[in-house]
Amino acid sequence: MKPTESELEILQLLWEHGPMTVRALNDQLNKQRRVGYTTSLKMMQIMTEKGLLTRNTELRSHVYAPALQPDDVQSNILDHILKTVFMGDRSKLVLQALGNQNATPDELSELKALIQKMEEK
Amino acid sequence: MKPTESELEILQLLWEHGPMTVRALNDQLNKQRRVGYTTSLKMMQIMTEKGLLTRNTELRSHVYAPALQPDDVQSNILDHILKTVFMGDRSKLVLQALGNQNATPDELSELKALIQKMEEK
DNA sequence: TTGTAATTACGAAATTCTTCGTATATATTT
DNA sequence: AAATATATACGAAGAATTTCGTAATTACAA
Repeated sequence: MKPTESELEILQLLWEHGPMTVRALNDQLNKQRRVGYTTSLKMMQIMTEKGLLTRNTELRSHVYAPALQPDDVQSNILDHILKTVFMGDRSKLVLQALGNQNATPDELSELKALIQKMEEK
Repeated sequence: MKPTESELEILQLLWEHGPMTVRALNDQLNKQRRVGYTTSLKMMQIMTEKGLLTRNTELRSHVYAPALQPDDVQSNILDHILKTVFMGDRSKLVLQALGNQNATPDELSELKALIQKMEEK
């Protein structure tokens, strides 16, 4: 599933701070930009319908949690970007992501190790 | 500049095949999905207004070219993803990009070569 | 108990993005 | 020259996303 821009904003806050009520999330969101309470509410209701969030309705103030792990969403989005922005050129993507320079020796050896592992499969 | 999904489709074709008329681009686009001619025309006009494309109007059939290099757009989009999807964790992004199991052996050796080069600096 | 505050539900306005129809102009063909 | 084909311009419909107002409900406080 492909979350929209606003949906990502909400997912990110939930990933970072854990499950929250609409009130709490709206407060967080308003640290970044001005958003009405019912806007956040509606978004989270829609996201729940879409299966992006789950909610606990035992208490009067429902508590929402992400239905997906960051890894899954990240992976999907990267795959999409790879196709639509990098024409499938993964090395290009990685190179761009590394910023062409500021990778530490540690990061580099970590990457080498990872590639080693992948080659073994 | 944040190109939309459709705008990226067009940019990608122009990057790949070089400057084109609306007709030519629309033909290319229709290899991927069904799109009306005036739809492509309108998109390209809008993109020109936005500064995403330039066009040469000397001939009756205007010739459109990307106003931005792939690198610039790719870099912007990755930065955006980095913030909104990876919470600023660049190594996470790189690892995910590599960890998406569908990396081919060719890609892997290319990356190894890449890392080699970076280590030499 | 009565009024105030907080919450959910829901419809719909507002905005942005995508698609296309129609009008007009310019070239090409017969 | 007239008919046909191809181009741009432009408005606006259609679709997806985002925003919010209002009503109904439930808790809380005076």
